[in-house]
Amino acid sequence: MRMSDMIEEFIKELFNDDDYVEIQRNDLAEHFNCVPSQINYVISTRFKPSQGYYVESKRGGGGHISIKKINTTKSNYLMHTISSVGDTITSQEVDIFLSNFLSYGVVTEKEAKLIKVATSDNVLTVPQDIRDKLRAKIFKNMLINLVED
Amino acid sequence: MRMSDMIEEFIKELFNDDDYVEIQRNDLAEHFNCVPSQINYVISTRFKPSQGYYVESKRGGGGHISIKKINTTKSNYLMHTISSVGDTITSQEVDIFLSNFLSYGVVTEKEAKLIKVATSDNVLTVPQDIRDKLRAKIFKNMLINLVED
DNA sequence: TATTATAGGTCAAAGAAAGTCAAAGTCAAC
DNA sequence: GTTGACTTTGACTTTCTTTGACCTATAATA
Repeated sequence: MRMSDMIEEFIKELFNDDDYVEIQRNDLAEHFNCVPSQINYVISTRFKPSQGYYVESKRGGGGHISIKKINTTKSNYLMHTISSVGDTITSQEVDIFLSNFLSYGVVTEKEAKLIKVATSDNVLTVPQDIRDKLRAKIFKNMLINLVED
Repeated sequence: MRMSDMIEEFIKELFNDDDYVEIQRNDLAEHFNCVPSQINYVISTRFKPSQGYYVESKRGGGGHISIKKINTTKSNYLMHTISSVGDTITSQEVDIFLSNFLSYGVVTEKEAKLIKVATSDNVLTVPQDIRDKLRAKIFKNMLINLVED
């Protein structure tokens, strides 16, 4: 078995019901008798956002690498919404989406407000015929931004 | 846990409902068994204005360091920006604002991203002559939304 | 007023992690 | 056997923290 696979497995076991782990790069490298950068390799190939993980780190004394499992159902939900929205959308439809998002906890209230504002009729002062198109664009792009995080 | 983190935590506990504390640098250093300048390090990295603190000190006999929580100038800062933005704004100008907001900690990275997306040229596919106007509207309205909180 | 003791301030060096990148190695598929 | 994708390794870089020598300001006191 490849060393990378063992390290990957080891880290995944660390999660152990939790959705968050913190590791020390050098310690882990020592544990596996490999160079520290091997840990970076494992993380960058096995713990990518596209694989459902969010990674942060801090250097210097007491530094560490933290890995968080991201809520994939949330991302899926948003992705699903994005692909279900067509070329146009009304303000009322946006409202319905947002209230669903809120009740499913996939966006925060602040985020919902920001989206509502950026897509409201008051703000989108352009001719009717392009307004709903523009709104759909803004809406979908903002949602894409909330995915994976 | 890093010594700096412990000192930071200790100081934050000192606040205890209040918005003002006074510490003795040498005493605190002795308490944590570290060099006095360590205290300066903690203060300069963890109690910056951008993190909502205002620090003053006095040397000599009876000297001290006082730290005050400043009631986030965040809203003021945003309000000021809103009123300084005219009827139009370019995407580059928005970027500059956002990077300032981030460095002053008045918006989170997520919020900044949402604003950036909603005001980007890619998304605002309307004729040039109204684009910058629309962008200004969206930008200012989103900021208004971040005020008060 | 001049001196001394008592604070706190500054800055750079040393230390402690983690990050990057490219060269070298492995191995399966063709 | 060559190719190409994936892995391993290590030299070098960047970031954050700790430490200590030296500096400055204020108060107390002679």
